[in-house]
Amino acid sequence: MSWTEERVSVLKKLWAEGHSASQIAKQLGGVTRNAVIGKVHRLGLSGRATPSRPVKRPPRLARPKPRVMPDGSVKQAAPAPTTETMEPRTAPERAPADIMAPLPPLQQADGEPASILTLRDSMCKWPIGDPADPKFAFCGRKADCGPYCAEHAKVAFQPARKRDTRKGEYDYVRRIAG
DNA sequence: CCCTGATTCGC
DNA sequence: GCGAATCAGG
Repeated sequence: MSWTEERVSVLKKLWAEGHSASQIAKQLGGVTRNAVIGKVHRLGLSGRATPSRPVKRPPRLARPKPRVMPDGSVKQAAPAPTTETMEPRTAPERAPADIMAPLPPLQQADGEPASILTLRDSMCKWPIGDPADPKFAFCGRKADCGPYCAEHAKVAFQPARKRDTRKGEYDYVRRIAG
């Protein structure tokens, strides 16, 4: 995708409304949040009303890590001749009471069927429905110790054989735990 | 771990 | 100009 005037105007609007870069990226589609942030900076409209995060950092120097190029070659970053020209910072320290930070939209909670876009690592990835179906979704409940929730884990990981020692284990636990 | 924006730099 | 990789932080 490219930054058409249409998409740029949407970006500007959503950014002005206080949406995060990732949210804007999802809404636009075809771009990552990095792309959105990059475009925001290029447009010069970064730095919204900072709610409570001054985020003052000294400028980072050259990236020290080597980079892997698409053809497989590895490039090392230049040693960066330590040109530390630190300018004396004078913080604006402005906090107008009439500028209110917009509330961030609610994130999707766990426990509801998740689409491929909203499915997170901590969610149960048990498929629900036909993958070809537009309504296809994943379980989305809390996944514990694996890719599935406790319920679906039982179905996914069938025990190889029946265990006939349950009563014995139960009695053992009774004896130990009281 | 989830998220946020900021920055650098090869393309 | 673009955006992935990375950083720094909540």
